[in-house]
Amino acid sequence: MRDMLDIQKLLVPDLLDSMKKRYTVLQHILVSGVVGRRTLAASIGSTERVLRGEVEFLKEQGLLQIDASGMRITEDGRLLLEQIEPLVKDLFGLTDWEERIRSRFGLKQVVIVPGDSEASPHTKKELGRAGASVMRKLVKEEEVIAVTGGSTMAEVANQLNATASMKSCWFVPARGGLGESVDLQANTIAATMAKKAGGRYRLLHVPDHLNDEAYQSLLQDDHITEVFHFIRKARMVVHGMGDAMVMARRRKVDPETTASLQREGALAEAFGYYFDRSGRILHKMPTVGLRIEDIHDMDTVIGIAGGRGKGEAILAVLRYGHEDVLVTDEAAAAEIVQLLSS
Amino acid sequence: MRDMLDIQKLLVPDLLDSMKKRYTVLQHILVSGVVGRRTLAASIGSTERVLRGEVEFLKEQGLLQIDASGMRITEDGRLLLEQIEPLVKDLFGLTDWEERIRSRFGLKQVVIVPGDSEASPHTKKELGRAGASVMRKLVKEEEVIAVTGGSTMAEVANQLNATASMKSCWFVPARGGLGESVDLQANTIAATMAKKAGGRYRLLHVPDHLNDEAYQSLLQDDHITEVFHFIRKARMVVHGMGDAMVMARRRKVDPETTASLQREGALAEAFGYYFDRSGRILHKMPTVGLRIEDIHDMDTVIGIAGGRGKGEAILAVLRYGHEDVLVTDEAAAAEIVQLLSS
DNA sequence: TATCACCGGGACGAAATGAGTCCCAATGTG
DNA sequence: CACATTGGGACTCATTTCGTCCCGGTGATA
Repeated sequence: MRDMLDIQKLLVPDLLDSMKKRYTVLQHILVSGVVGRRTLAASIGSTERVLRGEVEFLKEQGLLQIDASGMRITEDGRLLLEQIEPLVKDLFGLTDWEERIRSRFGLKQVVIVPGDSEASPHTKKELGRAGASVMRKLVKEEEVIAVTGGSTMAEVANQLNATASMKSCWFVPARGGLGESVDLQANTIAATMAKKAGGRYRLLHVPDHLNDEAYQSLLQDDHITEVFHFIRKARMVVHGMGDAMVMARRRKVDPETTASLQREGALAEAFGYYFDRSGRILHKMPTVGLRIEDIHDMDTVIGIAGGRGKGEAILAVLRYGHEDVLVTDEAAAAEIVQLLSS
Repeated sequence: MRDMLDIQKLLVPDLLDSMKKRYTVLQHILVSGVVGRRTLAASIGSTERVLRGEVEFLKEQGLLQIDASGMRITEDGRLLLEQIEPLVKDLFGLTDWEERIRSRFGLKQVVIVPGDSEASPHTKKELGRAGASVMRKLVKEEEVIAVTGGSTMAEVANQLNATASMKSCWFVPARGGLGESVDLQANTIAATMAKKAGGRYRLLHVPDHLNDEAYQSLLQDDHITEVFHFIRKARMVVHGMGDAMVMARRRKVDPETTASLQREGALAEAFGYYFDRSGRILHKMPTVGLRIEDIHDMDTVIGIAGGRGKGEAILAVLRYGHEDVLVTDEAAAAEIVQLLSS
C-alpha cells in the first residue's frame, strides 16, 4: 500500500492534497458533532467559500448530511473515516513535520522527501529534485545565485533544468576553495548548474589555504574582485549542510583546529562556517567569498541536506536563524522533529 | 489495496481519471520511444494544449524528458509505469478477467492489455510488448524457443530486447513455410527476435506445398535435419492465433480444403493446425517442423493474439488445452469472457 | 549540403472555474 | 418573542485552463 501511495504522490500530488483536505473536513465534523459552515471554516483555517465547496462535495457523496441546524457526519462518512485513517496518517506524516519545522523556525517553506538519502540513491536524487524545484520556483530574473559544494548540491545541480528566468541568472560559488574534491566543490556545482539551467557563471579560483600576504595579493587581482562583486550581488544562496567533524575530516582541516572544534562542541558546517548545537558560529574556514553578514540580508537562503544522522547538524544551522527554505528527507526530518520535541 | 482505491474513488473521484490519463500518456511515450507533442495528442485523442499540461507535469516529476527531437520516458518513468501497471489494470477491470480465464483453463498466466489491437496500432504494440515481457520472464538459459509467424508475432519480435538469459537462447521457426508473406513468416520472426534478443537462430527453408517425394528428400538434407533437432529441443513455443477462415484465405489454402474446413466448422488456426469450436484438430497444414505432440509436453506454450473478433478463435485454441500462457487484449478478452459466461 | 517535416515552447484571447464577500430566510434556543 | 447561527443564493473579480496559432531549431533524408 505504501508503494501505491508513493506512486500517487508522484503521479497525482494535487489530488492527494485534496484528499487530505476533505479528510480534515470530515474529521473535524466528526469530532464536532454538529457544526456550522463558518465556525468550521474558522476552526480549520480555511475560508468560508472554499470549505463550502468541499462540504457540498462531501454531501454529494453522502458522507455528511446538512440541515438548517448545521452539518453532521453520516454513518458512511464515519466508516470511511475509520478506513482511511492509516492512509492519511502516512500522507500527513511528512506535511505535518514540514509545518512543525517551518513554524518553529519561521521559515518560508520546508520540503521533506520520503526516504533516507544516505541509504538510498533514489532518495538522494529525489532530494536533489526537490531542491531544484524549490530553486525554480523562487528564482527571479537576472538574479545571482550563490551555491556551495557537496554531494547533495551536486545532485541538485544534476536535477536542475532550464526555465525562462533561470536562463537570465548567474551562478557563482558562495565561497572559495574549501578543500573538497573537484567534482563536489562549489565551483564545479556552479558551473554545472549554469550549464543545466542555461545560465551563465563566474568561478572563484583560490587556493585552499592562504596566508594573509597571499590574501592581500588576491584582493588586488582584477578578475577575483570582479567575481567578488558578483557574489555580493547574490540575492539567493543555496547551500548544503554537513556534520562538523565529518566535514573537517573530509576537508583535511589541520589537527589543531579540529581538536578545538571538537572541544567546543562543533556540530554542523555550512558554507565554510562551523556551528555548535545552539547555532553559534565557532569557526570560519580561511577562504574568501560570501561573508556571514551577507547571508543575513539575503532574500532567499535555501538549505539542502538529508540522511540519517544529519538531523542534529541541520537543526544547528536552523538555530543560527537565517534560513528561509529547508529541503530535507524523511530520515533527517524524523531526527529534527524528535530533537525538537524532547 | 483494492479497498484503498475504493475509498479514494469516494473521496477524490477525479484522482482515478487523472491517474489513468497520465498513465496513458506515459504508456504511449514508452511504446513510442520518441514522439512529438502533436503526434501524441492525435494518437491519444486528446487536444494539444491539454496534453501539453500533462507532459509538463510529468516532466516536472522527472518521469519523462523533453528535447528538441521529442519526448522520451526516463528510467524513473519506466519504473513507475511498471509498478503502476497492476493498479491501472484494476482500474480497467482487467485483472478480474485475467483471473477468470486463467482459472477456467488452468493456465499459468493470462495477460490482458487495455484496448483493441485491431483498431489501434498502439494497442497492437502494447500487445507485443506484453508478449515480449512474458517471454523475458519465463525464458531459461540456453533454451530453444520456437516461434510462429503473423503480424502479432512480428510485433512481439519488435518489442523484444536483450537480457542475459535471452542471449544464450536459440530462436527457430516452429514449422516450415505456411504461405505467409515474407515479413510475417516464422523464419523472419525468429531471425528478428534473435537479433533483438542478442541470441542465435536457425531457419527452416522449405517450400510451401510439398509432395511426399520432396518431403523424403528434404529429410535427407543435413542442414534441414540439424534444424529439426533444434526445433525438437524447444522447451518454449510462442505462437499467434488466428481466425480459421481468414488464415486459410491469407495462406491461399486450396478451395477444396477451405470448403472442408468451413463445413466442419473450423474456427481457429495456430502453428499450422486448424481447430473447431471445441478445440478439436480438423486439419494440419502440409509442412514440417514442430509436431502437435511436441506441444503437449512443452514447458511453456505462450499464445498471443488480440483484436475484436479474435475471441472465438482464441477460445477454441484454449479449449485444445495445451496452452500455458495467454497474452491478449481487452477487446478479445471481452468476447472470451462473454462466451464463457453464456 | 540543402530541404523539409516535425519538434518544443512562447503567446494570446476566450472560456471556465475558483474564490471572496455579502445577503437572506429559516431554524433552533433562550 | 428576540437573537444568534444555520445553509444557500448571488454577484464580482482573479486565476486558471484551454484552443489555437506562430516561431526558431533540429534531425532525418534526399
